[in-house]
Amino acid sequence: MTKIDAINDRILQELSRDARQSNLALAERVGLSPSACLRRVQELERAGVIKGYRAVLDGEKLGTGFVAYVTVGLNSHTKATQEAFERAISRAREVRECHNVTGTVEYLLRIETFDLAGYKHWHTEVLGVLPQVRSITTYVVMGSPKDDRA
Amino acid sequence: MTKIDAINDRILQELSRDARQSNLALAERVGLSPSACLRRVQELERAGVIKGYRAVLDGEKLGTGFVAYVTVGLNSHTKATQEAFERAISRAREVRECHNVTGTVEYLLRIETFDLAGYKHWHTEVLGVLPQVRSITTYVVMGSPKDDRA
DNA sequence: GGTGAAACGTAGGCCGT
DNA sequence: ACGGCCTACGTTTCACC
Repeated sequence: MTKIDAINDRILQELSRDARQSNLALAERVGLSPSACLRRVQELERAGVIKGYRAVLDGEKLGTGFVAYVTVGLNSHTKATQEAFERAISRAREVRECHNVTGTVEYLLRIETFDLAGYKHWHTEVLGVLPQVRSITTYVVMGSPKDDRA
Repeated sequence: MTKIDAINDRILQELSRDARQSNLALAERVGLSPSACLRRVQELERAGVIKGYRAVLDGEKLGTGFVAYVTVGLNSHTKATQEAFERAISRAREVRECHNVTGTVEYLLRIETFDLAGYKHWHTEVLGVLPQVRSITTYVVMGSPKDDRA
């Protein structure tokens, strides 16, 4: 397992902020020579600490202006029921995240669609037809005062 | 506003998948010369369609093995109350996302800590002391069968 | 949108600590 | 085992077509 010392911590912090900065700039920021810095980055990638690099897009400029979180309760807690639900949900493009949680419901989903009509369609035509679903509660996102992933 | 034609769509799709692939590889994938491709990427950045580039880290390898979603209800819906709450929440490192939602509660938060003890500390010492908070419901994440951001 | 060439960055061998 | 130096190679970037 790769050791996360102070320098690796700074590297990860910097790459989380801007994954496309050059290795030269990164090396200077963390106080290392370029080659030493590159070796550390490669080791972090190899070890799986860095899982990848992604562009962050502005959903509002791209037709995913509607965001909602939806809690879903199932009518059975068997493995088969959960797997069937997860399979169905994986196929839906609108579902960006699906978390299996403890509490009064089994799942918390993040849904992104073009608008409310798009959400309604997903809600009734996709989620509504799944036989495993017992309860649905929608929380429409009006704003995100803090979002470290955006 | 920048037009999202078929090629820009492919560019965004590719950069979402791997933000660090070379412009040469990207150009070939979208069927453009490197210079034309670079101009499009730069324009997408300038227009704010691409908001930035981030490394995706493996939380389990880094001491944020505990993830929970928390719904928070406030005891007043005034602007001042909301702003005070949002200011307090912004300062907390454990809060990775804060969404203002419709429904029976006002906020949905994503919390990441080292372990359950770390969560308990945040729950009682940070969230518990805010005077604006009326209700708290915790949904501990046991797994994420789908997470497009990870 | 494509071409070409200069500027720049990457990546890996090598040596010192 | 880890960091710094050097250099060949690849990539980015931009003026020009």
